[in-house]
Amino acid sequence: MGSAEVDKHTPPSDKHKEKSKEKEKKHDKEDRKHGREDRKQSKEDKKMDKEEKKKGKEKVKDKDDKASFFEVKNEPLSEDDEMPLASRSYSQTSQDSEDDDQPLAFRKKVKAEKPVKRKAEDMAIDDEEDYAASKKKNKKVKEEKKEKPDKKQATPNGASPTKRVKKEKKEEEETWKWWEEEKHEDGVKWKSLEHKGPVFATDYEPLPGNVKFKYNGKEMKLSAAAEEVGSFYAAMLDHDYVTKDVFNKNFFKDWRKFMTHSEKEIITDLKKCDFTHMLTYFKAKSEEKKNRTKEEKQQLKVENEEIVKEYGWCIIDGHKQRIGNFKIEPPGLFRGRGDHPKMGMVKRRVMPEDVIINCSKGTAAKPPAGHKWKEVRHDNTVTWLASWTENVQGQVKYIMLNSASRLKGEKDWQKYEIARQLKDSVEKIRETYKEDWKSKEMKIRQRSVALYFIDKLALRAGNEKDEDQADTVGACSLRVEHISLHEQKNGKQCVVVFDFLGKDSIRYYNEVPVEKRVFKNLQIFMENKKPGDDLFDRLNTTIMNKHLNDLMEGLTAKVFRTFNASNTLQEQLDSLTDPKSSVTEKILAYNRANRAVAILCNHQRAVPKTFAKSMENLQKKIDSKREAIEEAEESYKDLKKEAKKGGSAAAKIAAGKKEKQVEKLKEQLMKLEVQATDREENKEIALGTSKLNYLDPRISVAWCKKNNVPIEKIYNKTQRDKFQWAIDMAGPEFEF
DNA sequence: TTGCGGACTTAGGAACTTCGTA
DNA sequence: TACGAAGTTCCTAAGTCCGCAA
Repeated sequence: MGSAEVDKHTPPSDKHKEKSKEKEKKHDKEDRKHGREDRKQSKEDKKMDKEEKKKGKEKVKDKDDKASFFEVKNEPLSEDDEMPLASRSYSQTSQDSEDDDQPLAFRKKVKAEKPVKRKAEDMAIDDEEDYAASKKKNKKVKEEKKEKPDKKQATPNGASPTKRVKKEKKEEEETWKWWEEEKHEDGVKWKSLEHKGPVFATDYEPLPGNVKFKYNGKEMKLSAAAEEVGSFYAAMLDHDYVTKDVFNKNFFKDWRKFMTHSEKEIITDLKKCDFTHMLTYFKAKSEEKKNRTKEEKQQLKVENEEIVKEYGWCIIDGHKQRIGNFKIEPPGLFRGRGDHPKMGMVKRRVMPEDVIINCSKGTAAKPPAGHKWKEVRHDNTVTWLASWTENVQGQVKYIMLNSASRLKGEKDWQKYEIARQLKDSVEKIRETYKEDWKSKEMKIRQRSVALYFIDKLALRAGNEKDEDQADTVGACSLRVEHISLHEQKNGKQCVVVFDFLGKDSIRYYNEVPVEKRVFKNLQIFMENKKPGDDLFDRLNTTIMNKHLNDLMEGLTAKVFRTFNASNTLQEQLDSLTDPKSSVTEKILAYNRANRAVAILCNHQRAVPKTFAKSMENLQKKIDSKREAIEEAEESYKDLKKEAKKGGSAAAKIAAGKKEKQVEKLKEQLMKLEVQATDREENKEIALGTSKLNYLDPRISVAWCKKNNVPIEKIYNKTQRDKFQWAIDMAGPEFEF
């Protein structure tokens, strides 16, 4: 393909395509070389085959019978398969049957402006019918419950009947055993859904007259709109964000859109803006808030509870369920993470006219007075109750149910079931991708190496990203600059050093010894590429997931993370738990197992600001506890002597008491030491994410039951609510 | 067939609440 | 009772993945 032709498709301003063009030329060379390289490689492969066979005959023993399970497609390898796309006619693009093997960079796009679209849906089943059906079912469930009175519900304390009814009602909400009920048919998420709509952000309250904004040293009264947006910035003055150029630039550009004509003429430079008075005012207000009296705080709490009572719940299929986020996001400045090109842009106020309500027919909540909903929809194939499109990134935002709800719980349960299924197939899948390391097709080799990373390192899939998002990557989108290869490093061979930013721009750094064949493949993938080029130029997540789904129904890249996380927890718990140890020690073992998973999944957190100080305090406590033990032991010795000398009964009692005190102090010291170890090991690791999203709760529940550890020690109230299904169904014998 | 957008899960930090100790 | 630390909840950005329209 001539470059002139490329130019036709490549506006000079388009960075991606520019990059692609370079890649294209490079691939041309590269792939011609790959042709040679592949031949060279087959020799190399044979050599490695021999080595492998020597090393682990028993490992491959059952390979033959497994091979049929996940058959590698025996595609005839046409010359074109290995031919760089760049050397084919580019204009045919998608029509090209060989497009599969095209360096995928060509397909990258810069997001086009979204047209306003609307699905006309009306899929909800007739309300009356639904309600009748679901009520009938619920009645049955309730009756069953009546027969088996809950121990907790017995109120010997003589609670008033209304109180008791309330409590019973609450119990019922908490114990809807949806996991014992029949599932909805495929695609149907609910039969009836009723809610009060979202809560909107409070209106802007203009600043008091004495709070001044200054421009170029002079006081200036801002229009309401300009003041509101300016105050978003003022409130963030102490934050790291305002030290970033992109943030300031984006804010200022957007802020000007809210200014009057004359304000625009005057305010032309952000550096000349003085928001400090505004910030002082906000700080004083928040201080005021902190210093409210007990009564005021109580009053506020009651008011909030009222709001939750009215808007925080919905009735779905006849059951009352908590809504996760019933408040519409308030306006403010966009806080993109990492180097997000849109940070600082104004997130505008969402109005009822922006909001789509989803519910059963005839049950739509009224919009706030004087307003209309954008639309009322009755789509029971989705789980959201309301949605709107946010202005900064054009994404749809949703109001959805709480994680303790059936809708979320059922999905969660299903997720872990698929992960358990993978456990049964993973060995065969591993064999398959190891075979694929030798494939003649570059695309298959790349896929198999990427899958190896996903499996071994629990990397995320790595979807392609637009230019207007932070530059982060996952397995499929790794670039050459993100890895370095070392034949030898720290006494280990074939080491790959990963260094890239993953989700939320969290750094992933890992030095990993890999199999020789992977190492060789990586060398090939990197040949003649620039640091900014895709490592796997013939791969994306769609290709990967398509392949995975062929290997096992429902399998996607994400499942490996869930599987590896849960499997690690199970293994770690099995090896770290000493049945004879104390509950405190068992919990330390659990946290260590949890930590192993968090490390695997790279769940990091910033070191808490107060960490050093709190460690220091803890150390002081430990020291003084040691001193106390020494003293107690001394006096115990004396008392024992006295008692032995033929002391009084009182002396003997005193000695006995002291002995117990020493024991108690020692136990307290042990707890403090365990706490210190735990805290130190946890400094930069976030345990919550894996606990909430990756660890099959049945493993934890079974472990608690088996080891007599109260579940409250592992899961707090919210977590117990979320995992109620697992707590109910998993016995001590459960194995992931 | 594929690019795109919608739906949903996963994520870390901020804000708020509770707990423990002096 | 006050204060700081720890624990919990809230918030919303940033991922994954799938289905549908062009």
